Amino acid sequence: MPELPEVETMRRGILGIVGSRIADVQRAACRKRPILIEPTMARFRRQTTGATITEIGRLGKRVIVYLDARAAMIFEPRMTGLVLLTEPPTREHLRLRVHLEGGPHNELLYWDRRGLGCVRLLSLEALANRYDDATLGPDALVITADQLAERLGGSRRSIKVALLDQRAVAGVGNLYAAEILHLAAIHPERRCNRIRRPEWDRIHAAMIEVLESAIHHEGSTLSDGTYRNALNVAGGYQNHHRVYDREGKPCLNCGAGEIQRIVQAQRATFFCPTCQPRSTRRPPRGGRGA
DNA sequence: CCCCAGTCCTGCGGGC
DNA sequence: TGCCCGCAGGACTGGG
Repeated sequence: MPELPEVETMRRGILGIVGSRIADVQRAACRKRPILIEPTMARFRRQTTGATITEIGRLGKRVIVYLDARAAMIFEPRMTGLVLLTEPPTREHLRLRVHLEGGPHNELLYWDRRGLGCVRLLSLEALANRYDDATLGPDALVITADQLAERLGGSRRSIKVALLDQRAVAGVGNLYAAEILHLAAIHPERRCNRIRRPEWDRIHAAMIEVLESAIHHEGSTLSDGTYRNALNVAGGYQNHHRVYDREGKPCLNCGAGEIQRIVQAQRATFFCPTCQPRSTRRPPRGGRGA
């Protein structure tokens, strides 16, 4: 479930390890099926031990830890992965332990309950090749409205499904796609090639607003409680969701509509049929802060 | 080329 | 009360 705001919160949470040296790396004593570590655990360990952490970045929904400005460790949490500086939620699902020295923190941990995530070590060249513009679109916080309209506008797919395509724009997942389209007052089943320019501007503005607000609140921790920041503290944006997981509840914008749940590309979509009509006519919007 | 369905995985909640 | 099935949706792959 970690999307851009959660991964950005993870990134900011571990900025304190810049300048630290990697003393050792080991698989944690996790009896589950091991997560994917590239290229191999042995090479990963050999090629990271002794390196100094120079920068912490983010590529879409991945945390990037740069080493001596030559290589990078990529943490890809997928559904339930966490990057932590403190004790994990459970010992059972701890996957990787990076021992640190010369800084304020003793270790960087990768924890993953379902184990769908992975950790990679790549040279900067390999990193650039793997995540080129065709594979991973511009970051959702960096892309312009022009680029968004250009990259998605020719598609016959629905806008909700297209926003999840990381090749078009990087960082948006299922939860935030629903929130973005609600704020933009766009029906999730609208086809991209029927969306007009002013509407792309609205989608773009809503994307920035929703994602920045979610970062401000340190991401969304859903009812399963999985997501935590680097210090194992829950986020707060779940208290600001307007449509996600609110099926049957009144719309917080118009007060009249009931939030509906549909399935698109095998994923749940939540929207307000009053605020997000199929027609292109923009509905009147109620108080934003309500 | 574009898009969808199936796959990985675990924990949980609903239904019986 | 207890068990079992289905669902959650990241990225990726195979096929229509």
